[in-house]
Amino acid sequence: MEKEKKLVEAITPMDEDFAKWYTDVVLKAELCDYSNLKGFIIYRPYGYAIWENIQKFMDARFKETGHENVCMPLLIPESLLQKEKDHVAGFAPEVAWVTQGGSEPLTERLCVRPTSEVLFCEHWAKIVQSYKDLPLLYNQWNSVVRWEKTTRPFLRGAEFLWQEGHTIHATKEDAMAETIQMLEVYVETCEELLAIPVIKGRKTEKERFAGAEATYTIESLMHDGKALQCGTSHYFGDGFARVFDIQYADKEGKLQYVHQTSWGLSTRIIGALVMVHGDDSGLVLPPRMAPTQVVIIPIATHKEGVVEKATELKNRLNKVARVKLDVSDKMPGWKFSEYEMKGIPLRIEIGPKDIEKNQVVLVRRDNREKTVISMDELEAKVPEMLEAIQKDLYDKAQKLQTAKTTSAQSMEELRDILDKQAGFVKGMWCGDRACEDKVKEVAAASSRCLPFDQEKVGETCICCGKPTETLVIWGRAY
RNA sequence: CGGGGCGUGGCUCAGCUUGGUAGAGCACCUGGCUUGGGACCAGGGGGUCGCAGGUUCAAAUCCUGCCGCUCCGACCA
Repeated sequence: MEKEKKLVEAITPMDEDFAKWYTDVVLKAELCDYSNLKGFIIYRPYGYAIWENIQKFMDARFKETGHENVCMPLLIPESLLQKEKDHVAGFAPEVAWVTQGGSEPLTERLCVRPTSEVLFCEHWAKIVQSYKDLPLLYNQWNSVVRWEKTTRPFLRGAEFLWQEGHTIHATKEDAMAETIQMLEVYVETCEELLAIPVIKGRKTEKERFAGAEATYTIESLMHDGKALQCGTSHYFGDGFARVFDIQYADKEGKLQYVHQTSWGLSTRIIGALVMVHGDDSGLVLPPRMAPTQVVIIPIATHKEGVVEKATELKNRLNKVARVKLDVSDKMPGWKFSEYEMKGIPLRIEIGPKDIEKNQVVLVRRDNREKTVISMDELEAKVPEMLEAIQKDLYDKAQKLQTAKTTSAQSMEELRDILDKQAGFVKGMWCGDRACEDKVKEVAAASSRCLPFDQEKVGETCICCGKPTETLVIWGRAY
């Protein structure tokens, strides 16, 4: 370890500079690269493969729950965007505009979609007639543009990849059930696939989506104690339906407005993945979503039989895992570091000594634990160990979250806690926007959510001292 | 959008103060040798010095503007 001096393009240690560490990891693990336009990143093959695995998992669940994929236009006429005033007010500051087509100025500006609510609304108004047409359960995989001032790879880009689900329902109850159902799909994606424990809750009025009646969120905690919103699901009521006149005839033939939802999860989750599981050697990927789960490193490739044996192992393992064999003439130590940087969950070393003893060496990425097993038990042990890593990563993240979750009785206490150690802080809140603003001002913390699992950590609002029953999770967020 | 730092082969940087033939290490290519935590030897290729103007006989170096990255604040997925 110590001789990784100047020869090695080292990653900045987390404790030294977390932000630098993050940037080093995403670049050196080859997840992305900067383009020559601020805020627009290049998703490199490895980074995109991660996104594809997340897509695959979620898309299957969207289909299982009855959703259909569609594709809406990239550009939105200004007049259309401006129909819903809360919505446009929320997005206006970060919209990119197209003002010219070819060499001719346009008569109306076109907005590059920051999200597609209005496009869906306009379309639905045309096609919905009867209660028999409902519900419509749509999703689209695309990218959106929001002209952000401060950008960071994955965490905040001017353009980012995501999915946006949009649905309309006959009743309020159906729409609300959909909102929660899709939030649960996000929970499953984070916890089952990505091994990221999350807290489910509702956003305060201040934090909710522009134009929504209610926004639900899942929040996770990064290694530096900052919170990150992993996905949101919105209930719109019939607000947009009234503006866009989306009506259907019910069984009695009476016209009714539809009830609407939307929900999104973006490539920002890749940032979460990096910051939840990564360490000073680089990325650490949960096996279930890792593009490559096992890398085989042959030792002394020039010796007879080594490459052949390694290839044989790869062919056998192909049936139970996603495997890569590296026969390049790089030094073994170089390969170890390289694949650790890329977070590949399990490494297999196979050299002349192992072949002699009919064994292989397995090394876990998450804890570097070495295990020597007989070659005969390869197909049995490898998937077992991958699942163990998956579980351990989740448990470790859960432990960190628990350790960094505290509670406060006052704004001052909240501030002192966060100044000392960032994390989730539970604190009671009266429900008043003014108090939320004050907390932001005094403690530099935002309300992450009103968790579904409510509890009483105090009797009174941490700001104004009024008696209250409502618990908020506070934190400093990305 | 305000404040700081930075921009020179693919990467990390030196050179800039005091203008005068573009450098090093790593990476890359060829050959040899080596392989259980980022080897070694020999030979080789590669740079409009972020972009655009200006000053000058002469600009990586001085001046102006712009672009980008990054960190810290305000705004947001």
